[in-house]
Amino acid sequence: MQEKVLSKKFYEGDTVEVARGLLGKYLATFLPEGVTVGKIVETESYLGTADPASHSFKGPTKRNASMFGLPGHAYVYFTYGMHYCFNAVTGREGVGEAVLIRALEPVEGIKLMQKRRGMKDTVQLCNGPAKLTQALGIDRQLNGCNLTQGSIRILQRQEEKPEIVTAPRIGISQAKDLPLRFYIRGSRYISKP
DNA sequence: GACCAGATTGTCT
DNA sequence: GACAATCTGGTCA
Repeated sequence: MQEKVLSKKFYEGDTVEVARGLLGKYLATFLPEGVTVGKIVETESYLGTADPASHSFKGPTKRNASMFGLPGHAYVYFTYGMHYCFNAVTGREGVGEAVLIRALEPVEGIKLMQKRRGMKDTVQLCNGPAKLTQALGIDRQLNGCNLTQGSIRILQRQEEKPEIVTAPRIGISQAKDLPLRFYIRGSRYISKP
């Protein structure tokens, strides 16, 4: 299957466009334990200091530093005392915009995902932001890693034009009505219909 | 199937 | 000291 890594240029576009463009692409991790790949079926945009729901709203801090870094890098953060979430930094350096990957359809390395998650059901493996990081073995060590050449990469495998549904974001208390969540219509692997 | 509580810790006020 | 871009497992129907 033809396969190419998304270029840095892809991430430098408008954050909403990148969020939509990431649907149907493949998120892959290359770790000592093995390779895992999942098709991206759900994303959310987080804008910079103009978005009250974004970690970057109040400006740069130690925690969100990589969100203000170079586009095409990973922003991995820890929350609720036990969960990691994965974002791709977008836009331009310093604006603090990123796309949260909310759900994947497992494609390769499913056995390894099942082992990491401790369950068999492939639908439950990656249908949530903290689930997919666990399934792919993403943790804080991978914060700030380069998505075009590091242990995490996002790949394009074929031209796909998925039908995209726009909806309000999930799990936040600020600006929750903004339509910045995107998912592929009809996928069984999204976190919420 | 829907709703609710508990887990657990880094980070900011 | 409060809270968080969540998940899981329980109860009740």
